[in-house]
Amino acid sequence: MPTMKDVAQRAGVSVSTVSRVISGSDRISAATKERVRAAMKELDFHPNAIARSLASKTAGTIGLVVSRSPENAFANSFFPEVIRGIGSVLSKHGYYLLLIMTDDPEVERAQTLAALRSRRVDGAIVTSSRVSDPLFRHLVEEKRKFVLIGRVLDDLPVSYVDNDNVKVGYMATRHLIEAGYRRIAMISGATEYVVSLDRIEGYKKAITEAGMEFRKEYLVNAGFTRESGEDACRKLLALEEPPDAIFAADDTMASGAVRAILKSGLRIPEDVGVIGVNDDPLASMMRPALSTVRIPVFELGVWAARILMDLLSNGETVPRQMVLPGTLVVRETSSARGLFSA
Amino acid sequence: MPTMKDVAQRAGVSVSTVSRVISGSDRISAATKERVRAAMKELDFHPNAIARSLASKTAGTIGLVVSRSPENAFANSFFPEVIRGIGSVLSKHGYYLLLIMTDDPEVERAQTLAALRSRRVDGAIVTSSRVSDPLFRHLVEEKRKFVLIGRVLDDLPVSYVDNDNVKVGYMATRHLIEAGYRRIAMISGATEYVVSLDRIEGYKKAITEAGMEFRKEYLVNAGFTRESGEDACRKLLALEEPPDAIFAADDTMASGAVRAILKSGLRIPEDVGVIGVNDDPLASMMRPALSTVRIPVFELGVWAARILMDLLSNGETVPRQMVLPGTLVVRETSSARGLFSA
DNA sequence: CTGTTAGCGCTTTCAC
DNA sequence: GTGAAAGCGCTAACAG
Repeated sequence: MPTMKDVAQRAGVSVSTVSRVISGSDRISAATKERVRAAMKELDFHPNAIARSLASKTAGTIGLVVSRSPENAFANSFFPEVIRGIGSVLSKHGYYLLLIMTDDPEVERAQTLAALRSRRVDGAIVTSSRVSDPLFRHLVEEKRKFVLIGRVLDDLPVSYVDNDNVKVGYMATRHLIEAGYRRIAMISGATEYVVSLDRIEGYKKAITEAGMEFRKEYLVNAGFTRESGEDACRKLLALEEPPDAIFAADDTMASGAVRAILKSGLRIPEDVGVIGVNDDPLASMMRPALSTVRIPVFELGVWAARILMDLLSNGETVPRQMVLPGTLVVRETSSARGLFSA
Repeated sequence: MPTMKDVAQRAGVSVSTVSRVISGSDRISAATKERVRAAMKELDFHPNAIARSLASKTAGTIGLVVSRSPENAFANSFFPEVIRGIGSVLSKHGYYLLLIMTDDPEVERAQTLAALRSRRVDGAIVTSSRVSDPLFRHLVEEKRKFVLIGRVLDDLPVSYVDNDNVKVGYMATRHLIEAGYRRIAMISGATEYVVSLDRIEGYKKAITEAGMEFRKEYLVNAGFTRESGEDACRKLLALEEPPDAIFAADDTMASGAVRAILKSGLRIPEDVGVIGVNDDPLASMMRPALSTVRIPVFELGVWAARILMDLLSNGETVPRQMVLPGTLVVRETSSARGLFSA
């Protein structure tokens, strides 16, 4: 592999000159620039990114930490989309993406910290939202550059981009109310996630705001899987006064709920309405097609990356927060009284 | 940030000693090892991965190239699984994963080559299988270390791990035949992919082997999307003598086919049988649940990574190929004559 | 077992 | 506009 030295010799200049034409310095005569370019081509020279990093003290890489605990099967549809979003901005800045993803949260935390501390990455985007994750405290204390997709409950000075989950819960529930349902239950995700807490809050808000009574037995927690959604729904249907509509905090769980309802012989949306969250591809493929609140995953990625780029370049230090809205998508599972049709 | 030099001073040793304890050399007294460890801890020292890479001439990172052309929406379920597989072996070897993924195949190729040439990654795993992709020729000519998930048609000396797609096509078709169907059509993916070609071959083999006649009009190409599957199926159903079973080369297309069939008023599996490929989560969630041939995606990732690790460590030079079998998963869409039940 | 000494390939003052 | 020289932080012979 030829080095800059080789190129310099061949072009009859010094290495610093070669370095300059590579980095696009303007204080270089067009002639030498040409000569150097030619030499690089002839030698098939490609600058060594590692050496460049060492000298310039920037890795040119950012880390993406994807929480992938077993419950997070839902991450499947989320994952490629955030990456697309992130990638779309990183590539403009010439950054690479290092992926950190393990089944074990401990390992994940260790790897994230290690990647940052070893200077392998300049910063990180973390997708997670556990109610209390020691990772963030470490990150903040060590003054690492990072952006969270989700949000933290503690008032740590953290930059994040999140979707407005309280509103998401509110919109979904409100839609069911407007569609004419009256006994609305919620199947929430594990409460160790902030996102779950937020959506529950939105649900409660819509319920009480509509003058309905919040019933404890109408709120059940489940994992993010289809099976747990089905189980949860079955329990709800077995109540003395079963709900006539179900808001599941995730499409996958919603699909489980749909199954439970159908199995029990009830009709959707006539007897029971259902709405999920995400607008997973699954939602439109199901029969009946699932109403849902669409989350702008691609955009979450875009903004997380943009903010991180700012943190890295402008040396920005004030944390920046950003909240993106969801969009109601009405399909077939939620139009009991024909008020809506999709 | 403290460096090795700082640690060395504090521990009263030389930098090479520090280096040795870091790399776990055995020719080191327990005492000094302790002393150095203590110094590292006190200074909160973390070795600089970039510097280490420069000196040792290995990046400690491998690239994963994920083809994500628009047609490849199906990559959604594929993607996280391969990564899990790859990650499970990389982490054992202390390697990191750099993700290369763009919508534009040109850019993708450029980035892949750049990452390798700039020594940012030691090797790469490429998921793609276009019939003729110039990338592979380059990779081979430049003697890059890489493993393909999929396979190439040209006889380039390439290491790859693939699933046995001819067999997959054969199994699916054969199953339909055994289930009692007689007019079996195939909806294939775009023929620019080797995988499509292979599955078609398997389909033809099963057809002719069963003494049936291969009918041109029963083989239609589609993209990998649901819509294109639905369109393709509609065309098939409009034939003078429509098929009584459909083998779709992918679950997503199969779901489209199912929709077209149901819309046309036919029953599944009584009137028309359907089988897909992949065992996408979608397959088990659909109603009727989709019969399919399961592809061992996680394992593909595992083996690709293992082979790459060998290439990198043993300096292995002989390309290694590996072919993994699929598994028939019979569900509800393919048991016309009650021969099968799932 | 441990220290000395060269680099790894590039960036970046600081001169001219 | 261009060159010389001093690192960036670590590894890896080579001595001893």
